Amino acid sequence: MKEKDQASISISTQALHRMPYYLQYLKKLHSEGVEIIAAPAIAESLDLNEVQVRKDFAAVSKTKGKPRSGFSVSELIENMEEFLGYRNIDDAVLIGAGSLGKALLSYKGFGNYGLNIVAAFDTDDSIVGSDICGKSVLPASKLCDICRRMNIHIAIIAVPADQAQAVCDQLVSCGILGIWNFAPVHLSTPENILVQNVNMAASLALLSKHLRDSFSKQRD
Amino acid sequence: MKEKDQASISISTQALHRMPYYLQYLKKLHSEGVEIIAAPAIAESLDLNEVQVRKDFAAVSKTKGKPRSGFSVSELIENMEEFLGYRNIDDAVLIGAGSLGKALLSYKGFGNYGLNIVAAFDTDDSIVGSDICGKSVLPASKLCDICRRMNIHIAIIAVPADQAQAVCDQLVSCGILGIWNFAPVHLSTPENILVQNVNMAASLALLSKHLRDSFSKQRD
DNA sequence: TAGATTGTTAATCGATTAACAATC
DNA sequence: TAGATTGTTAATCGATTAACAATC
Repeated sequence: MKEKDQASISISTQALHRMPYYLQYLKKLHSEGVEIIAAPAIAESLDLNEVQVRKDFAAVSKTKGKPRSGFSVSELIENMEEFLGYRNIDDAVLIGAGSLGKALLSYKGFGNYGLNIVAAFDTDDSIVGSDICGKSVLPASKLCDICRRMNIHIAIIAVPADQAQAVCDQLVSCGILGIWNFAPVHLSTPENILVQNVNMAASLALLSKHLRDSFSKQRD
Repeated sequence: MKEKDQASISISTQALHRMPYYLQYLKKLHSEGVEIIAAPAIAESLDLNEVQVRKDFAAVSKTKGKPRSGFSVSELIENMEEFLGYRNIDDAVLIGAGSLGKALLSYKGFGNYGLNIVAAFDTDDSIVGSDICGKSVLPASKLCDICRRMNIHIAIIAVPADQAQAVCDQLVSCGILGIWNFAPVHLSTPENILVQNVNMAASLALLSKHLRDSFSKQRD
């Protein structure tokens, strides 16, 4: 209805998912001292279409490319990080400090993506009170209190499937708005809650299916 | 050119990714004793479109639904598992037994998806020779030997970014055809090699971006 | 200048949703 | 039978790719 402002130039979901890969690659170039890069070169390196690369850049970057030379690597990085929100930190809580939970806690890279896991929560008394990579494991009873007090809106569910819905309901009641769900169940939530499901086993299984299919195709 | 056989009824990438979720839900229904389910009910439960559900089922299932009642839960499960290849086991190797590698090794669920991690490989002498959840951690020098002897075609890369390409090259030379890559770098491979990239931090960051965006939208 | 690269408009491709006849 | 559900064809929506004028 009103004229388009910067934020409303829509970007496709798929393009959004490509951004972290661009960023990864651009940072590598930057560390190697490359200052200017052309879309066709990036497309070649990342196995993408060059027009797609240019369109993706146009969607997130305020600074334009220069005909004959290309884009400024550092400006692209800056614009992309700004766009993706890597420049201001979001806090999150983790529920379930099993092996997956531990792996997530010990992952050092979240900071680069503007994320910080504040603490983990678990019901197992044998690990409650301990520290994992500098993050404390707190009793589940403190979950709501912490979320509210620290104004946290993102939670990671890494509990067994049969506990996930109950944890989810509790999180919603504590003001959590976005949930990264590793439990293999569909969570029922109010409309305004964002749930992103991750199923590692399924993702690996799809790779193996692709492989089998392309194999049998070759035999035709 | 020739008439379409069963295998060539193409299925969309997106539909393929929905399959594990259907399967998850159908199995839950099955365990609760539900024998017949209608597409609209599934769509409602999983927040999907009912026509989409029917189309997805048609793409993978030999048995049709019955007007007025719906689909047989157990037949759907059977057909889907068959289609996804969960009924014959694929072996895989894991490279890098750090915290992520350990979490993957300790995950018990891969078997349900037709997958088996045969062994882990690492260069760190302090963990080589140990066992993690019943899987041995072997020295990297044995990688090629094992892959060839056991005829393994799938590998999981869970090593630091700066080692990933070297590991990848080695894997390709050992006959690996599909790679599940957790290292935050783009891997260069020959055309016939399938690489599936997983970037956990990026995926969480996108959730947080969505959240911020939908928040600022509400304020308009 | 000539030529490589840019940004944008149009065409194509793919996936979802709507419409509707067929069925139990 | 009436009505809910099915499967399929057509319409819509969204994303990618091709074509091309503008630029340095």
